[in-house]
Amino acid sequence: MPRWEPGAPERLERAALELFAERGFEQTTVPEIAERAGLTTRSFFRHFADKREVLFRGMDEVPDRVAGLLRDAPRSLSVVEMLSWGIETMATNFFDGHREELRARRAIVETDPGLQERDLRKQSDMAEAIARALEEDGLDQLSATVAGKLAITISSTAIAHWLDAADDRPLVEHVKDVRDTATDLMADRVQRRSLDSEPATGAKETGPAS
Amino acid sequence: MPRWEPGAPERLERAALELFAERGFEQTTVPEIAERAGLTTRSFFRHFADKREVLFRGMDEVPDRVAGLLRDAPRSLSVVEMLSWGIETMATNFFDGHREELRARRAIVETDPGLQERDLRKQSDMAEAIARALEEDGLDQLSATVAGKLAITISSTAIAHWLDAADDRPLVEHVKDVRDTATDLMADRVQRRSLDSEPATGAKETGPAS
DNA sequence: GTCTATAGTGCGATAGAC
DNA sequence: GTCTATCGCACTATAGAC
Repeated sequence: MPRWEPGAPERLERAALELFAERGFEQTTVPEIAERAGLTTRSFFRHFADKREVLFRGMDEVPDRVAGLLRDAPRSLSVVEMLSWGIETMATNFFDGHREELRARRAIVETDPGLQERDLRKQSDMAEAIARALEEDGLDQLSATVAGKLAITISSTAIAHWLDAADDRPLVEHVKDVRDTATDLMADRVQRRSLDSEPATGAKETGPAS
Repeated sequence: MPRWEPGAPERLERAALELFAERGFEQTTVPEIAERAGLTTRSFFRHFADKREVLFRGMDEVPDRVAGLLRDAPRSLSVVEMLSWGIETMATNFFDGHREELRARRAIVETDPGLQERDLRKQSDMAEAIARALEEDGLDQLSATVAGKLAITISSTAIAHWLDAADDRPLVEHVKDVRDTATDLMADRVQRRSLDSEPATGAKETGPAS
């Protein structure tokens, strides 16, 4: 029989999410979170490097897992195919079915600039991990770096639209929209002033539901 | 005759840069910065929202200025052309000739995760400003968002390589390299395992010097 | 300009699991 | 005995309130 209740990080996260939702991120103190979780302030900081990290529990492993995923990808795929494959795998394994939790989490993140910064760093770390995996795969350093950032641009934009959407289009559909949009842009197929004529080209953010 | 020496923000920035270089960012306290600048701690926080901001002095205006720049761009340009034009304008007006200062600043930013987060937020704000300018220009919201992020991906990657480079290739050349790399990637022209055959395609990070 | 709350760190003590 | 997770306390610096 353990001396303490197990699952301290989970309890701290739960308590923090509740309190942040009740009175806001900066109106909540770490001692309050710790108390609700049945722990002390000192223990909070043993599990989380700082107050912000409690909103990103478990996300530290994600970059490595994604990198591993990419290393296991079929070797015949092009870079775009492989990244699309990786994003779709992430979408079905980590995002589908958790839209409400993710919305709640994002609602909190949006209230605080410091949390947004932390979120951006997680995205940047992910881009780096992807880039390193591609480099190990033989891609030159510049292409790998750009590909990592493009992958994050596409997936984060798709996730944002998926969370905003009123309908139930799956995340993967949003990913396709954003990838097409990026492709058209980089291929220089998008003219400005699309109000004057046709809506430019390719993807719109609210395409036909399928 | 002024009651105090003018240019308080500049003096604070200078003092901070000196101290950060001497003993590191986190080993330097705000009172120390203020003292070297001949001011009080309170005055430091009247000019800078927090300790990190002193490394980004004057960058708050940049997004608006860039957005204005884009609104003045020739209306005949495509989105990519306009963004390239904007990035080139920024390169010549804000970056060329300041490489050593920028290197020193970046060296400090790289030592501290908090500073990196702040840097990422500045980039994100810039992407948002570009997106809004493009939207005002009639581009749909999704394309504008993606275009803003692509512009930041290209310019920030180019700046990083420009700062790393041992030679004196102008920033604009690096921008071209990165843009070509991104174009090739999104056009799906990049195969993996380029070690086995030719170095994939298009741009390399160290192309011929002109 | 002073005063204070809160974040975050360092260190020693504790006690169950093994 | 060692390892690990906790507590508790003292302490500093940031940042905001007054």
